[in-house]
Amino acid sequence: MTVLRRSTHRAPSRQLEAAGSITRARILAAATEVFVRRGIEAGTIREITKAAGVNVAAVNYHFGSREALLRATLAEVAGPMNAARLQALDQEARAHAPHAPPLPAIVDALVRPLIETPRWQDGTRPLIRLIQQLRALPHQMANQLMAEQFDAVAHRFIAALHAALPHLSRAEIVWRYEFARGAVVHVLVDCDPESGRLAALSGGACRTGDQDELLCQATRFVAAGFSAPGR
Amino acid sequence: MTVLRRSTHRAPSRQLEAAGSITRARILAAATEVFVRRGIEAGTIREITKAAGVNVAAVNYHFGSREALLRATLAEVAGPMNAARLQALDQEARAHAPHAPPLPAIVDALVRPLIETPRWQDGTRPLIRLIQQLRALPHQMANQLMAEQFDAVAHRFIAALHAALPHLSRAEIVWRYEFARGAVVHVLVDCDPESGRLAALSGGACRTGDQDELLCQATRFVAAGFSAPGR
DNA sequence: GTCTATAACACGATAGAC
DNA sequence: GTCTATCGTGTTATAGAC
Repeated sequence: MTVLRRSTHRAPSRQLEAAGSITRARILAAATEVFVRRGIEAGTIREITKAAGVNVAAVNYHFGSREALLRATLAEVAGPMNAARLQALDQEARAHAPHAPPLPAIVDALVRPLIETPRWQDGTRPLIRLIQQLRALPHQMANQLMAEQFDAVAHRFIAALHAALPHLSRAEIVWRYEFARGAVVHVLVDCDPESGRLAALSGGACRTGDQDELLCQATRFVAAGFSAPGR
Repeated sequence: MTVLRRSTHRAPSRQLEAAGSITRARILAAATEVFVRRGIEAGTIREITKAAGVNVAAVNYHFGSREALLRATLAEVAGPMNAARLQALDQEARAHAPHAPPLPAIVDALVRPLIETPRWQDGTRPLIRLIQQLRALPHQMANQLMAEQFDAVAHRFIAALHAALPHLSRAEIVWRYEFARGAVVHVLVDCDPESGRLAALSGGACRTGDQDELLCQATRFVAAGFSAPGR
């Protein structure tokens, strides 16, 4: 709840975002844990500060509000993954210059960093859980947070895909880009120990903990989808 | 929030689930509206009863608890869609007997009812929004609600797909079944007016309100993914 | 069956001492 | 920078009148 609650927060009067504080770092780590395990809406400032071993008032002192803390949490988790994607795409572009990178290289640059995003000991990928939750929340704020983190990368990849598949219209590229993202994120959620859906449906036949298997299955499905005939 | 809140509900002592009540029906309709627009966690009993024009206490009288109301809401929205899927699959099975239905027929039976699920005037598909939210909630209850509604259908379709694609292992069928579901649900969320992400990414080039276009794009991507070479 | 009123509790944010 | 205490507001669920 209460992401939506009419905030009574007026104007953050102290120095916010001073990234040096040890307390700040502890809050950020605890917030990731709580938002993932308990849910973005259900996780409370009180839980977070308790898990971080700091005072209840510290969140508002260091971040200004619960929403600003959520934004910082997402940036910390999604930033490195998107940077890895862009770096991989750039590398492929250099390797194939002056030609455009071929489809399999682009798909790998898009999918691999998502699958190889850090996992906790139990196999949970915190980034995946945050993405899934933010996409489901019917708040404009959630859409905005996602756009802040992912739009730049999306446009880069759509351009690269358009160059690799020039026979498809831009609209068809975008359709398939989102089909591809959905397929991979959905299955990563299913692979999460919290869900276990893929293991349940397959009677344990899908090795959901095997990253190589997952990457192999995902790239094959996605590349085939992109390679479907156009209109 | 408070789906998780430790409930103090003891034992529903009056007749629950007596489906005849007019009040009950009004609550159910209002609950769908509120859970979709405001979110499953954020939507409160007070909002629902206010929208339904009934008393606050009526939810606990007719359903027993907030969670039971959510279960009834999902069943009402997801039930007809899954029935349509099974009916379509049965029809294809009869049409192709004694052979197994071919891949395109199965994909159509799987995807079309999801896309043609009822929409509100603004284009929102309530079922899609409920699915997306339930998949994101980190509660065991949410997983259970999804399994109750979708597991039977999943097993039917996986069996049909296995018959149509006998060169693939059962594990590979399940991987691709979930890739397919994820691709379609993800894009349907993007087509929702609340999100608008597909329209934004494509600069308006994707006609997200055109059901025929959506079905065409989805079945092409999904069928190609299933047709990818096996291991 | 439907209402009002309330119990019992949780929340985010902040004032103000240290 | 960190604490305690508190304000104002929200929640589910239920007791008891009608």
